[in-house]
Amino acid sequence: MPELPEVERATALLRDAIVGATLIQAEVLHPSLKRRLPRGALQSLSSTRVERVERRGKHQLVHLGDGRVLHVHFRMNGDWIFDTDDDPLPRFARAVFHFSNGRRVVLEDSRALSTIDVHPSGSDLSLDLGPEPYDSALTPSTFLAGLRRRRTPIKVALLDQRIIAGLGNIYASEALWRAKLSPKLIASSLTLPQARRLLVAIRAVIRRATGGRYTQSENARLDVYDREDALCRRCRTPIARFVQAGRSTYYCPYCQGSEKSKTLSRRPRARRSSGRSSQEH
DNA sequence: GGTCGCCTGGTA
DNA sequence: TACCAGGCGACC
Repeated sequence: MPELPEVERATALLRDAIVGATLIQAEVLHPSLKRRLPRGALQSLSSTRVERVERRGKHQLVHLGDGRVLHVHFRMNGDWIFDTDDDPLPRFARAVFHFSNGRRVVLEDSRALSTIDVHPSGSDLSLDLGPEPYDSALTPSTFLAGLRRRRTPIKVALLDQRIIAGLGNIYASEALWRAKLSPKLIASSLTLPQARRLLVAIRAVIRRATGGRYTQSENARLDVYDREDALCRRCRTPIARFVQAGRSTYYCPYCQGSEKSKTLSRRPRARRSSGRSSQEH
């Protein structure tokens, strides 16, 4: 459940469940996590109190009373299950945390790609992340400045967490569709109006998904992702799929522009009308 | 820059 | 049985 809105939700639930509680015992069940977390490190977590829980991009940081930080990343499939010791373990339980308040927090992850690390007290957690989508310091011009340095297609640049933290493969396609920009556009060739449009679209896509998982819930309906050959909701052109940097990209070949003139880092042609003008933060 | 590996499950 | 998958770091 990996994009920002889902991680935000998971972090909030985690915060509610464990802040102020003491970690009684931590165990990891999957070999890849055991490789990552030596037994001593795990045992040393016992009896530590949870001071606060923080999200940065798609990372979750659990700050412990002794200054150490439990650092969790869900990658593709991770999620928290909140239950108690009386419950049977979920099928794909990969790590289990028992707390003094009776809560049990289980990392469930069918693909077992999630990571957990323990950072020593005082270590600097430079996660190398760009601004959050709603960061007020992120403006069309700072966004554009970030893009200017990148010669990759814009879709690939959007997945780079150093430009904006939290966007993933689904919302990158969704935001580009909403902004009517070709995923093949070279990032450094965007104009300021295009960057503005894209930023508005990113925020709209994130906000629409907030609180809901995008595989469900009406407000999180997807417009292009996983809709190959289905008709574009704007212009009824079949949605196309292709691969960029090893990941599927979905887009409307018609209303997301003719790639040719724009991808060869030439000046884009006159803009289409941007259609939408909802408030942004 | 692009590709691969990490892991395993769901689906065609 | 083969392919695909919401991420990301290591590698060329």
